[in-house]
Amino acid sequence: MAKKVSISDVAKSLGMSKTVVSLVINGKGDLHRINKDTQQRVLLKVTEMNYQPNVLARGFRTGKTNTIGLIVTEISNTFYSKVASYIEELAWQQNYSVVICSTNELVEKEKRQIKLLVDRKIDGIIISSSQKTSDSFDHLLEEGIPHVLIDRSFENSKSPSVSVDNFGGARMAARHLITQGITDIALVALKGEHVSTTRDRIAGFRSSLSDHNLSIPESRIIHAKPRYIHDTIKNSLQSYYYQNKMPRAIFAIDNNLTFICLEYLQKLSVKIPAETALIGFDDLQYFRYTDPSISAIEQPVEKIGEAAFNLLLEQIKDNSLMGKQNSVLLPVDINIRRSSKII
Amino acid sequence: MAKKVSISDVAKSLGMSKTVVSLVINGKGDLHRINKDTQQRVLLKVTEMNYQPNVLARGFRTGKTNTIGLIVTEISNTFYSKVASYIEELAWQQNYSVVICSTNELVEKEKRQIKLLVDRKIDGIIISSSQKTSDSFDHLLEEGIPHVLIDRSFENSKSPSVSVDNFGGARMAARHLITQGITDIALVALKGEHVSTTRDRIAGFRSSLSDHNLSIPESRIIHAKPRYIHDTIKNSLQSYYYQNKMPRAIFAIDNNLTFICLEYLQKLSVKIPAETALIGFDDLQYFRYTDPSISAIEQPVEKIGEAAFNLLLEQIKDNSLMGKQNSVLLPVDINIRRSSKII
DNA sequence: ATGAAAGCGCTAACAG
DNA sequence: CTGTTAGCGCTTTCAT
Repeated sequence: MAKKVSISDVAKSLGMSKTVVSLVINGKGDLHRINKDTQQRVLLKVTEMNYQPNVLARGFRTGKTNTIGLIVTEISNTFYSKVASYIEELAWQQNYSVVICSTNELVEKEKRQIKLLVDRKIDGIIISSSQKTSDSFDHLLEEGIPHVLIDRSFENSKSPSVSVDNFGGARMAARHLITQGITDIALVALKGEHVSTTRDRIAGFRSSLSDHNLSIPESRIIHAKPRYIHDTIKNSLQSYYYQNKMPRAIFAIDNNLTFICLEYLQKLSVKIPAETALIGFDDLQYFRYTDPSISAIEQPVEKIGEAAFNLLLEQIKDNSLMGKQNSVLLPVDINIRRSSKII
Repeated sequence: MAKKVSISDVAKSLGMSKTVVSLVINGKGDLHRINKDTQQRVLLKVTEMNYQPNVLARGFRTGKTNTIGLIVTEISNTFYSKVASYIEELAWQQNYSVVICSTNELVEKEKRQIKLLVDRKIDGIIISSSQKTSDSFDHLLEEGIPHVLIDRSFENSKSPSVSVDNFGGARMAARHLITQGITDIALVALKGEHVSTTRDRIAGFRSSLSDHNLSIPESRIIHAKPRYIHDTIKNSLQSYYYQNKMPRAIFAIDNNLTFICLEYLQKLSVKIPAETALIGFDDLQYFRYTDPSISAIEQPVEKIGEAAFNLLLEQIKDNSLMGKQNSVLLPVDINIRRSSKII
């Protein structure tokens, strides 16, 4: 373990003060009108001695760590891992590292993770929150900690968010089913109507139905708790099936739920779409090749990552922007495939 | 931005020295035989004043950050995002955060990421490396920086690794094809035979073939560069197709390549498995439901994450273990599905 | 059993 | 233009 050379070592061997060295290596040489010549000498010595600034000491001193936090509900969900991938890439280009946290939809875990990140003095947070209120984020706002909400957002929150048109997307899905004459539709969602995506997707779906004087009875809504998704969907579908009450179509509001619906419909040998059509929110590359291929609303994943990171970077660079940025709402597309095409 | 209360604030308001407070909050009270009573008072005051130790200052002082780094080639690949998810969960339970880096198979990026993590004084690194030699890791070993290689490993390296039986898994795949009478097989791999997984999977496959006096000619090996995977596979398959030389089966050595093969085979309307069978290394939940369902070698993803984190934690807790741990080799399974079942 | 004090490596007032 | 100096908040000898 080679002993580290510190800034004083460099200064000493150069016969200068730490200040000069510090200024030069931080690119503030010109700003402080330090001799071009001196600067050269410093830089030279630095490489010569292979001086590596102690990042921790610097962070401790400046409060900046060049690290951002990314909190998502489940990093192994393709949607989030893709978003994470884009964010990681952009961050890397700007010299930021990304700390990733997975909350498993647990509010307590999320809160502790936020606290941890703040304690660690990360420069900003991008988060897909499971919380019911925006309190945590109002707090961050007060404390001046840059952050951006993604995917899910809060009403009346000044924290900027990047989301997609969940309402509109769900309407597209509904319309697509309705125009094919389908009226008896079940809706599969994660429990928790406080989650904006869930709420908006359900609301959008309902709004389109109601445009056609249709509605979804409570019995047609499957609310799965995060930890019991499989069981809930399995049981609900089975009970429909054995009571001879399979819905004519199912709209599942995320990629995971959609896929699980496919699984259990297949296990029950329900013919898709002939007996029950299926459409989901959030498309996966795999949906194109399943049997039958699955219709889904496609989210602009790359743009979400991009917009979120840019908003965050803006705040980091200019703290006065906090609470003043506009939220971003991105459009979605519908990919109609065999699982929902009746005609 | 509420001003932070520091350890001196606590000490002052308690009329004690920082030392006592520090010792107590770090659980070293008993060790230093500090009055039970004093300890109580400190703890009380700490919560009362809502004292939050400055993690950065502590890290700066101790060189410990309670953070580990996870470097993978592509976090959006389900295999890695699952591994990441398990590691994140275990780390969380042990009070560690995880910094995730994606290398896109770029050796330079990987090296810079390692350096960055080391500079940041992360406590350890779990890495799936794209490098040709173990130099970087020999280095880490010398510097006493805990690390574990996952997925890919190096021969003659003292760095512990967690990998699966790639050789054996590939043999299973080959055997499965061969016993069905298939002899003309193409192999699809990422370019870079220095990558142990690629090497071992190819070697295993070949070894099984040669057991049956079979072999794979160069023309049947598709080596795709990371950035041109789609094009390479598309072109190769097209050229086979138009020359009327489709192989009787394809073995693709990772989940991504496998899926892409499926895509282009379908686009060329090649019947799977009737005309060309397909089997891949690394199973995905989706493979069960594609059309046709895809056969694949299944890796124990959870165990990989678990073993890697445990090995790392051991090193972190006991530095003297470095370079002395045994590597872990995990078994794989074969899931035979329709894509490769001819009989 | 507790305290004083040094110092980790760095940055940023402030002097000169 | 460059140097001196004072901490940032914490841990950790070393005294007492």
